[in-house]
Amino acid sequence: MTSALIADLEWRGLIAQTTDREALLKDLNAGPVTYYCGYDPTAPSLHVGNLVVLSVMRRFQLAGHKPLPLVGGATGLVGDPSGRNEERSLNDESIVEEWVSRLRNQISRFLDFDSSTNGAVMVNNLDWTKNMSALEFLRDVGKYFSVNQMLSKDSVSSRLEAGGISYTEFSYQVLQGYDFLELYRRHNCIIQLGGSDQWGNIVAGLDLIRKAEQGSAHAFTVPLMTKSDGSKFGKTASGAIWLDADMTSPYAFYQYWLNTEDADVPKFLKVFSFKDRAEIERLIETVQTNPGAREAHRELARELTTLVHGEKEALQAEAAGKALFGQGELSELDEKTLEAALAQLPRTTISKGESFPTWVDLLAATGVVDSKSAARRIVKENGAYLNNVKITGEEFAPSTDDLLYGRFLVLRKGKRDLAAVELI
RNA sequence: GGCGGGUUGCCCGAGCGGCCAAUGGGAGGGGACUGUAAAUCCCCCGGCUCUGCCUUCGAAGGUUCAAAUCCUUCACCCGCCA
Repeated sequence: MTSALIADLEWRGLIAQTTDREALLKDLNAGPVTYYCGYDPTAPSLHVGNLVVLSVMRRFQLAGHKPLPLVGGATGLVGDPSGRNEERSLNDESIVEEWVSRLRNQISRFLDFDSSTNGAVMVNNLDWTKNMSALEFLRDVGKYFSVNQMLSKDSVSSRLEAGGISYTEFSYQVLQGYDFLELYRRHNCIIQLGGSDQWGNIVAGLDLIRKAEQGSAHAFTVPLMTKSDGSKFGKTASGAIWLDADMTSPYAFYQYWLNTEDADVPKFLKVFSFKDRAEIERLIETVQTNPGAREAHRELARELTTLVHGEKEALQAEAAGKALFGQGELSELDEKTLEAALAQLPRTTISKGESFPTWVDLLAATGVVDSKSAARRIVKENGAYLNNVKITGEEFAPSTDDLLYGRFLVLRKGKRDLAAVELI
């Protein structure tokens, strides 16, 4: 028995592990099923690392199944020990609440909530845990869990070796297991998706469903994304690439994908792109036949930026990149294009009438570098540009003549790090 | 509870009274080569009002002309014994 969805996911390298594959296929082929995937509010935004599972969630929905995206209003208060070698510090309830609502918006972009047949339903595990008493929890849920099994979970045993784990985090798998049971009861949800590090937590839910309801459900995990050079996917020097436009601008987001190493492009296309197999294979070929054009990189960047930030933002990000990296003179850009491009960059302002600060001070003010020393170093090392023209001398300061359209300056550090200055 | 070892810059890790803003590696940054790629090579890599000054070596005190280095107390980690 086969399923087009599973076959496609397999080809894309998106299946790390599943429970009984035959049973899973049988259920998927029998008609639309309900599945869920949870996100804990551990930060104000999701990041590109979360994109892998988010896109798989989307693929399941496109195949006709019904998604229950879950935000961990409760689990976020407790802290998942998976993949961590030390205890998390607890976040304030009000902060977690705020993060929950942000996550909700971000997740929403990937799913269709309006379909009458398989529209997504957002759930929050705080809804069924908030009013539960500790005694209820211990008697109704805890009783089904064997400490022996809990201890053998990777997330727990590795922590025991690494120095210990609190009772709070130890209990995490019980909470997540209970989520699955609750969704099984309320929505007949029978599949949980997650990253491969979630296997133990997902299985905890399957066991609970079996014991409490004599029901059967499935676990589906997605591989951890890696890069060919061994560095961590989704991180840059300046930190994670966030999905929140205020934390990572659409321009920076677009640039992140555009700068993907050639070696990673085929994998990224398969994992992230919703184009069909033939088109992806064609794009992969262009990386071989005409690498300089970077057509595949552009497609990847455009598609993902559109998905995460919307078409308008994506087009702007793309246009900004083209404008700022173009061979032509910056002054040849029309004012509107320039303004739109600069709006996406880290920026600082200077007031009319004030004397111009030095290039070093301006760059430091945009936040592109951490200190003035760093900015000075850039000048010393010949990586400092004003309006795409190299400048020398730490004391160099722009003048009125350098202003584009009387109000803009474009600072560049090195080959591709841009920042904007506006006179106001 | 006892004995011993440890805590150094983003990470790992040398230093064990002055020559220490502190060896080395990794990460990161700039340059060259390119394609806003990778690999490679060269350079840089605490901060500042920058030929000098200021702040760092778990925390707080102390000894000394001088401490990351010695002493005291505290915190945390890791071994061995109970």
